[in-house]
Amino acid sequence: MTADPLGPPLTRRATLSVTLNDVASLANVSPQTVSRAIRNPELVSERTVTRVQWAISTTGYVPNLAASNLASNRSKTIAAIIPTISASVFADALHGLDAVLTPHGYQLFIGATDYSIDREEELIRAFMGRRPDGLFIVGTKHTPAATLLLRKSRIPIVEAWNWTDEPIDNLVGFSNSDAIEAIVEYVVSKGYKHPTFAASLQPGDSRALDRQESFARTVARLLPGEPPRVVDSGTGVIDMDAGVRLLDIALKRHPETDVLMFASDIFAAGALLECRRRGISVPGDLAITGFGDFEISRHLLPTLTTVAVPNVEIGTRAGELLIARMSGIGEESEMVDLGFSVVARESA
Amino acid sequence: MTADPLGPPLTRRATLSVTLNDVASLANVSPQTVSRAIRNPELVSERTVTRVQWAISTTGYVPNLAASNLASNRSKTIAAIIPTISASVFADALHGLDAVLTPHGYQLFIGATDYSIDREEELIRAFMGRRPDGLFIVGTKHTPAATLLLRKSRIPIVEAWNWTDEPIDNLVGFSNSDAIEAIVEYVVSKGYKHPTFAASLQPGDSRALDRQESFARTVARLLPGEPPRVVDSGTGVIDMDAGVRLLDIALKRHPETDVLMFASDIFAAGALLECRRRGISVPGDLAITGFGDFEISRHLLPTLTTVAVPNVEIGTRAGELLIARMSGIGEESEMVDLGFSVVARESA
DNA sequence: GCTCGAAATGTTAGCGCTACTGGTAACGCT
DNA sequence: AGCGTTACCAGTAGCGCTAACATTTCGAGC
Repeated sequence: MTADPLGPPLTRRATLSVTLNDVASLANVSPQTVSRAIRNPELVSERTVTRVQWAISTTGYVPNLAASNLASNRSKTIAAIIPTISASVFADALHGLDAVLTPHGYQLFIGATDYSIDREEELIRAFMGRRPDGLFIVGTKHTPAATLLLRKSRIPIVEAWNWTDEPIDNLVGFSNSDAIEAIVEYVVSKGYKHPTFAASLQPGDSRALDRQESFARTVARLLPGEPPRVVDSGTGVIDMDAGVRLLDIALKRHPETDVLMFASDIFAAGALLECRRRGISVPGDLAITGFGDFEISRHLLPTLTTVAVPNVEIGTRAGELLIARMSGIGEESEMVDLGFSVVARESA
Repeated sequence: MTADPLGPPLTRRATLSVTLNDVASLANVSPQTVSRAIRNPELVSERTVTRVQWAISTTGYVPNLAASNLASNRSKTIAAIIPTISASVFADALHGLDAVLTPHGYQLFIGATDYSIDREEELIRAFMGRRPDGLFIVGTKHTPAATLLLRKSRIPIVEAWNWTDEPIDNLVGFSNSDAIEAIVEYVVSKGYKHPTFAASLQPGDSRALDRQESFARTVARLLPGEPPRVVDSGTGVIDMDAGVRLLDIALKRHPETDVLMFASDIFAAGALLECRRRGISVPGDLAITGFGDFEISRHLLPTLTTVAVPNVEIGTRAGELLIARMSGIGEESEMVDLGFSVVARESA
């Protein structure tokens, strides 16, 4: 028996949900017209748009963007790759990015590398499978394979935060080295002679490395003969506990320190509060500086001298660049230096 | 002339990128075998897998997940809807969620509602178009239309943070009202008689409202005759400046206050630092409590009495629930109460 | 009424992938 | 030899949508 007595073969399992065709037949128009009524209503007569909208709401239709993506080759999606979600600086940047993209109908895919460029490469690979229309990525140091993937991708890319002279495409950021240089210059101008830099260097965090090297260079230039004192908690964790630990190490190893310069306000805040607890007067016995100008810094007692960095603006500028490129307005890669500013307060 | 002298009509613009078919013909197997070699290598002979992998890397093939999604009706995507990205509590939860999902190959779509349930509905609608395999959403209060969309979605959903007796599907959180009740009980047990609650109530933030109502109930129960003093900065912004403002209002309007109970550690930290600046002794002149047990709270001087809340764990538990449901293990909706704990420190 | 061009709508053919079905080679068993 | 079983692979038919082209409708102008 080759004939099939059981009727037509089972079709594959469909999604069971309302499709464009259902809407079209209810509205008595072609599927194409429904598609147009949704995406370019100005091309469709008002009467038809109304009828289609009625059909959409009575059926509860929700367009399947995967199908749209496949057919149109545009995903209305932006991939964002950051070191970690739970660091406020990156969260702020994402917030800025999201605020710019949302009105244009773009949605954000977010991935965290945990400061590993290998993990970053994996993420890029996975994200490319979703065919984003644009990509935002923190940092300019990638694996060779990742760089290649990005170059070949033919989508607009914004590298953010770090400065470099050879971005893959667009760049939005500021110079970490210049920022450190500026605050070292500031403390030296205030008469401090024995600065110590305190950071938590984690393999892969090139921004932290930049800052440390810049510190050494600037000290060598401004305070000849002075050794470039650096303390490092080594774990890569950025929290107040680490700040306390760094304070301990610095006091023990470099008791001559007159200004302790932290690579993050978080460290500085932890250390400053600990100083008060121990009765170390700030800036009398020891001056302290931070980096980032977090909100806490202007509330601390004494208020914290630090460097303000344009977190949110990095996100918004990046978003604007992406939007411009995706709508075909800008063609050229841009490099945007958003700068920084030394915020002189009481702690140094 | 109806015949076309220009040769075959232009075909639609293809993606120009390497497809499964290219890989298949290079490896001399069928497209289906390539697909299997990627997703279920154990079904394919070792020799073939090797050949396919070679073909993939020489062509630089990156699978198009939109096509995969369309064909398989699974997106390997989770939608996460939170009030705002730049609040550390939600960032922590996302971090936990991401950590659980990544190893299973799921990617996170993130959207911020800015505490508006109308914006939330829009977001849900937009996200449903991507056909996520699961959804994580902060809060249990939604618009009727949003609730309907979620119920009809036929994907596992986790509502988080708030407690409710009627979740849409799964629930992971703790009771805000119980937490406030507990810390009010704590301060009353410590002998304080005139508590004032300080919050920043923003329309739509039902969690804040829960806390405030719970405060009033508990005061009425434990301190009969005592009015439920509440101050509200009204802006909805949660930062240290707002904490200072709340302190001002409370001191002016309710000078009899002996313990000022803030709805967030952020407020409490701002107020506590301001007290020291003004020479108000804490807890001598005024006791202070917070909510959230942020890192700063144990570093402040005096350390802050507060309520610890399981931010990261909310994310991880939600992720585990989603994974279980998506792999078809669990069928039942679950309600997970992660609890909280009063952290007694020096400030009250 | 007729022509003509613009506006509105319809038709066709995929986008790149996977579910499903079925086929073939290799091997063991009676 | 004949049969069934297992392991592997190929062919086919879409998933739901949109690009590209084709066709119809309609109003303006003569």
